[in-house]
Amino acid sequence: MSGPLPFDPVERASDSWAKHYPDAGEQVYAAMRAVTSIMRAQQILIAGLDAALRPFGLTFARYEALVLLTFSSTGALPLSKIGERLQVHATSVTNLIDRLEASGMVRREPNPRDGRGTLAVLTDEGRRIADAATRELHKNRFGLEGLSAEDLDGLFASLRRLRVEAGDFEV
Amino acid sequence: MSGPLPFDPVERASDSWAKHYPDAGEQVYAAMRAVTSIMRAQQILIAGLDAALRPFGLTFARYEALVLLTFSSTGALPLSKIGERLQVHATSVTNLIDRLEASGMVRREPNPRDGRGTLAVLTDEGRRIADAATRELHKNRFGLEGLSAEDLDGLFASLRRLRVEAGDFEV
DNA sequence: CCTATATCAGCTCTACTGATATTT
DNA sequence: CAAATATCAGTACAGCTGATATAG
Repeated sequence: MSGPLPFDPVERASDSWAKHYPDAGEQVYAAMRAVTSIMRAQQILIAGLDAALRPFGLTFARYEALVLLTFSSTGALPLSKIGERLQVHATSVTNLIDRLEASGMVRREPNPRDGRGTLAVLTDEGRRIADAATRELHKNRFGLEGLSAEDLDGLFASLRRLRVEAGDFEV
Repeated sequence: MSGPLPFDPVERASDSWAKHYPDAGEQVYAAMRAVTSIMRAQQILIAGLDAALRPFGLTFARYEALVLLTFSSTGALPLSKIGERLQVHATSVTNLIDRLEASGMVRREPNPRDGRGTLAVLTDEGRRIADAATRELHKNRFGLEGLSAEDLDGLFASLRRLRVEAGDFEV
């Protein structure tokens, strides 16, 4: 593919924005830089994470669900709880658990406390793979090894405000 | 769907991480918080942007390509240049331009300077829609109206380092 | 001859809508 | 009965691989 550009494409776009929309204001240009940076960062990170997880038969989305199960005391969670914690739709949870079940990392069981519900239950194989995958992702800090502690904490703090405003959780 | 959680799911996950991987180190937990925050932020933002752009017959990806065209002096760019600037694969550019062409916002022309190449040429309708869509997105600063100037600049600066490390461009 | 441009077929994955059976 | 849980069918989209035709 083509090599690195000799300039920052986000900065270049910001300059064009200021030229074509001179009345928008600096806050709008700053927001444009931030939103395009977040989009590109997500793309870079997901590509790296999915590549690292492929040998384990996982994607990052499946890995997140699997790890959530390893963190529960019984290794089992209702599908509804998984969707709530990972902030994904019920249909997406069904899809994620379908795939984890197909690869033998999870099995479904009826929820004994709620006849409507289903539990995703971690298998021994699932726990083994989750641990191995986690050790692998720790090696380069999920793809963020190049960032300082200040960068990481700043990202978390700023994006936390965004998540609060979006209604993910209450302060 | 279900309402807001009474706690921050990212913070909760970070606590679980520290408990189950006590030897990983604070930098790893900070990276985990940052990476999951970026993933969730991207999901929140893209949902808001796509919803705002739907009335214009655009997705954010198509909008980015369209705006890039409005910023070029002639309203036309080789497809290769579009892919380079937006950091997307050649096949994705073909797909984006296919859709913009189908909705009459862009037309294809052979590149007079390179017989191998194709130009995406902005139509009058495309320029009109791009401007209207931009005015709409400016209203809430692309979904980031809740963040301060410091938040926005910090996000850009930190994620810029990530993009440099990924080889997007050279410093 | 090798490289670059663009397209095409085909695949994976996530996200979403709308409908449905079951249970609380 | 109304609400919650989970599933299913179907759609849209982005991202990628591998192959191909054309031209520099």
